[in-house]
Amino acid sequence: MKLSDNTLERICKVFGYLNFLSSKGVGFVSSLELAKGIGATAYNVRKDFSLLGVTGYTRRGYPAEVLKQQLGQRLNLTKRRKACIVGLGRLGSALLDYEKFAEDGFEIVAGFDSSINKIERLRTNIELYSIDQLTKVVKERSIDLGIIAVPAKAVQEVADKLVAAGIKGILNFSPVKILVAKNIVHLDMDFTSALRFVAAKFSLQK
Amino acid sequence: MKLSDNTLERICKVFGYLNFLSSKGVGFVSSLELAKGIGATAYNVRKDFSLLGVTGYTRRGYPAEVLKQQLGQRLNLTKRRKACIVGLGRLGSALLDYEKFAEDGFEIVAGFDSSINKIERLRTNIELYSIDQLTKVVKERSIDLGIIAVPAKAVQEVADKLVAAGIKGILNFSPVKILVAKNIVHLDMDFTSALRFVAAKFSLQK
DNA sequence: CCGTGTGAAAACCTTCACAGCT
DNA sequence: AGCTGTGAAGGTTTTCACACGG
Repeated sequence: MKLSDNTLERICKVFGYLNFLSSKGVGFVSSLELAKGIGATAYNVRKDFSLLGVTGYTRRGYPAEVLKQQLGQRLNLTKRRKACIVGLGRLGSALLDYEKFAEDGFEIVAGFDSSINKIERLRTNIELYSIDQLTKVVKERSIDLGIIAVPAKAVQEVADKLVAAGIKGILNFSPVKILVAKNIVHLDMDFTSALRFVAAKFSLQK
Repeated sequence: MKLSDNTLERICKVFGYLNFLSSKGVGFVSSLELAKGIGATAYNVRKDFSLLGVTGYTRRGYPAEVLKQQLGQRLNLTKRRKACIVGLGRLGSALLDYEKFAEDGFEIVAGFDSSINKIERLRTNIELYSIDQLTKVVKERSIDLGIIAVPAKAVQEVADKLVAAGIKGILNFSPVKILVAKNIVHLDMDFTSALRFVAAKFSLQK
């Protein structure tokens, strides 16, 4: 099954929104409500579901719990995934105990940093290692996902190490784009570019 | 001038890449190099420039410094912008001293939190306030941009306060989508959705 | 009646091809 | 020769319209 990035992104958001609705005990939900919840159109949501072969009920919408399961199954989101964080500066250590990851089936199982001092100072129940041990730990613990939060100059080296260790996906929080083999999924989350985008957009829109 | 979000996003990335090239003292840069630097195609970059009326030189490419200025001018990125951060938990306080913002012309001038204790404990040279003072401070200091890093249940309330105080753009780091008037530019950066996207994508792509 | 499911139309974006310049 | 600039082609995504079903 081939889905566009846009579709995938929307479905991921819908999944998150369903987690939220779950906690409120919602029974059925319409494509329009979902669309509002994620910032898309109802057409869009229905078309996405249609591509995935997920169906609802006329006049009532989609049963929230069942929908969540179906989407989770289609996108392999039911399986728990192990992730690690590389770079334990301010941002990296904030991510270390970002509770939302766990609620969503992502388990941060390791943190890496080049500074031993930093590792020793941090109090957490996640195991911390020197970056020299990255390859070994990622392999041994079969970690799927790598989260990069190191300074710009170290980013590419870290990405290479992660890939060599067999990581499958990377979330890159640095402002530098990484170069990896095409089969390694990666997403760059550059805060500065994002702020720039917001600033540029509002100054153009008048 | 109306630019698509895709174009705008690419140009913002190019701008960031030019900052990087600047530090290396690069003279001319080709559309292909820029494309590689941001993860796009050369056609794409050239078309974007064409839409902006930015031109280069045959056989040599674009003069890096001039290009940066031209793009900055077109997107109003030369002007320094004031921003504030609402929510000073782990993430918010990491963002408080994220140096990259400053390097790019964004000045974090204030931080807000509902907990007075937290404010008193933080050591920083950015002024910190109780969230009750948000409206007043944002107005008085003419802050353009708001960065939201509060817990999910407070997000919408904070967004509403920011908008009421006259903010123009919002960068939302919470996992909850915010609802604001159409003329307020906002971008949601949901870490969990991003991780989910990466995980889903690699498990589909085989 | 009201919301889904989906083929078809429209809008949008990217890629291509090639003319033009140095 | 080598890289830009851009109209046109090609491809993809979104929107629309409407049949269908409870």
